[in-house]
Amino acid sequence: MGPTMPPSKKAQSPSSGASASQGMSPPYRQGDAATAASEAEAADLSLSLSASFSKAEDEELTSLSWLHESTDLLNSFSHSGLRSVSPLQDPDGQHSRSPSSSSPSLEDALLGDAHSAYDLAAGANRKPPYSFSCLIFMAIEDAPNKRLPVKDIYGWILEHFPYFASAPTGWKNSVRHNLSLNKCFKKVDKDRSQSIGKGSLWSIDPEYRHNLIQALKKTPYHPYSPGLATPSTSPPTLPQTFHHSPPLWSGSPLFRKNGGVLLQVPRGVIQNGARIRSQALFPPNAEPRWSGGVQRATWLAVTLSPVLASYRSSLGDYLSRGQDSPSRYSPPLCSEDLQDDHTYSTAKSPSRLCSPSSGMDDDDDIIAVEIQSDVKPEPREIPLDSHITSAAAAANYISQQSLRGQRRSSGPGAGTLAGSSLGISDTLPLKKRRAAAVEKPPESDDEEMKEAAGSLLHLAGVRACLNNITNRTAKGQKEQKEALRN
DNA sequence: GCCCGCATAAACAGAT
DNA sequence: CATCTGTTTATGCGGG
Repeated sequence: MGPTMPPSKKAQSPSSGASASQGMSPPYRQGDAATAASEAEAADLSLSLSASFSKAEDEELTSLSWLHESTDLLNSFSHSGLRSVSPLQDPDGQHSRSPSSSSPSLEDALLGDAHSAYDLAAGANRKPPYSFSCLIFMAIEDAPNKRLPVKDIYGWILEHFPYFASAPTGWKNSVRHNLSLNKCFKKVDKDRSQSIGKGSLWSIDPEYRHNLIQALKKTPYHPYSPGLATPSTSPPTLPQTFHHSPPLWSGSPLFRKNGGVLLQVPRGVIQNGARIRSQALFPPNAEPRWSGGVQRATWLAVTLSPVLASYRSSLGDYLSRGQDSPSRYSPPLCSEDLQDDHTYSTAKSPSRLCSPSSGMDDDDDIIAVEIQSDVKPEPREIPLDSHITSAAAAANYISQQSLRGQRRSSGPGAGTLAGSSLGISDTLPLKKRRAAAVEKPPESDDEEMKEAAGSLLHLAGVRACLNNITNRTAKGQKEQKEALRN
């Protein structure tokens, strides 16, 4: 870590422009020559994914294998001709660029910009959006034996979040505090043949692993959120302090080394992706209001792959349940409030970021967030083609099916790591809480369904966005011609 | 205003 | 003895 880190993947990409490093929000358009091709390929994306899902299921591929599958798909998708344009405008609508300037490909955007996006988030002097619980969880999950001494947990955090290198040392206290207080973590008897010095090894309590995953799911991955992005007063330089992949990004070493463990719960990552500032969902009109600049491609990179995973299951459910066909889908609202940079708890509630859909509980809200596709303060309708319609219909159907059976307890829910989420009072002494800890209620099928639905809606949003890219491109070209005429 | 989740600080004890 | 580790308590903040 530190300034001697190798350049990010993006920097190695020849065609990746300065978009990511500038923290801007480049609208994406299709290359002139590739417009038709990209449109066609985009239209086939969901079908390809479906085939991949079927294959994955047929062959009982591991989640890691499926990650490779989806990665290939993404690569193909990124070659479909969709190209990201350089930012036409900065968040203030100034510094217009010529559309004919060198445009980084979507692939670059997907792979490189996402990388750099995370560089911005984690490499800069910004607190990571993850809670300590999540950080510890990721650290332990990243360990070969799924257990780490506290010292190595420190090391992992430092390695992946250089912010802490310069942060006050209190964070280590917080780590220890979390390890002790959070029953999701438990000490493991040291292997006598292993001398690790002081202390014990820490591992994830399988009983509560789900809780941690839920917590991760509720953590927004929004590297370009205004709260995380480089302050506007800072020069738009690419931070060089971080070269690792985001832990929740599908290309992360965490995933690779971990055998795709976290991908076994891909919907969580989906929600993370969705909780990139919702503007990340290809704002159709891309009003330059996102001061931090949310890279659409970043959203894709961190979202689309896991979306595929969940889409796989969603599709099966959908196909087995039939469909109805709403012709339009109105994305929910989203507020513009910035992420508070003060704490790690940036994702306490999705409703803080986006207007909740009426009558929806927390999990429903997640779905609502996932289908964010616009930053406009007013609802807008996005025309959907048949693909999107089907996907959205499926998702809506699944979601409604879930809602019928899930009108029970709301509240903090699964993301809560403290004992209260399990009905164990936090006010009890730790030991008592641990003693009183009861088995975690199994995850309901309804929740699975709802989250799958959310993923499907998300995918529908992708398609919608792709369509809007097309529209936007056409519009931009038209405007460009007019400008030339004048 | 209360509760919850989280971060942070601090005190303290035990282990190395 | 110093440092590290682990536990516990207290406090503050933001949000529901």
